[in-house]
Amino acid sequence: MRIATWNVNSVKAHLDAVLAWLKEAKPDVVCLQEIKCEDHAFPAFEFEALGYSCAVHGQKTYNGVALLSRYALEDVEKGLPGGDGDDHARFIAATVVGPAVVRVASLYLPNGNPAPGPKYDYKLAWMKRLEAYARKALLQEEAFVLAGDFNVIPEPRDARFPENWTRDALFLPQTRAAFSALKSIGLTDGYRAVHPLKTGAYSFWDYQAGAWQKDNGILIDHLLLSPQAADRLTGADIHKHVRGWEKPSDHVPVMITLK
DNA sequence: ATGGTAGCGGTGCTA
Repeated sequence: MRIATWNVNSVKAHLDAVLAWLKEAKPDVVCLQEIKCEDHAFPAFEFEALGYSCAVHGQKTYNGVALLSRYALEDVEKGLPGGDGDDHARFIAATVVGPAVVRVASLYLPNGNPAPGPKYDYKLAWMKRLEAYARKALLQEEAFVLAGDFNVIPEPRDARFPENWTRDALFLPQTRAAFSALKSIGLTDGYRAVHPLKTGAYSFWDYQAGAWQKDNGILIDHLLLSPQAADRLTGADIHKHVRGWEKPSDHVPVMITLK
């Protein structure tokens, strides 16, 4: 079973690229972020025509997450628990009932810039909430995957120019520590488990200043696996070529394979 | 320190 995550930076603006990639890569489950539309405006018909079911947690203009699946999506959960007034659409989870059963979450973790400040406080609080969610989920002892744009550069090797990011919310020590703490409760980074020594692997290149042409990228789109999911992990790949397509998202898909 | 680009929506915010 192939499970991918992709921040599409508006599902409507980049629909052609999304559909082309689905036909090419044939993922079974896709976690989308930054769909930037409300539920009623989500192009479900186009995805259903390719054989996907959809679960959508959208909002106007900003954020918005969704799940696409070739198999049935059950027990859809919208919003990360513990919000208390948090109205950003950044989290959706559902159980994929296919040849194997796996619960999948599509998440769009807050960017957090500028740091320090209220946006950074929100990011760190959101990471705490995600850790609490994951701790609870681990008690089920079932396969699950937390996939999305984490807006975290975990290590210096995950940036082409790490020195450019030292004061950025994506790379601050507190951010990296929170991500490390999240993994340490018992989650496996899917891409890193398959490619432990790889360098120069990125999932995002800014539109500005020719970042793509210079390969000035960062790896911020991740898939974290429960032990039961990690036991089934057989592959992981970054679909870098998609960034070179016409009118691309600034992120590319990252996909894992579970047996 | 600034500006570089993109999407949304029709101005400035978010990234």
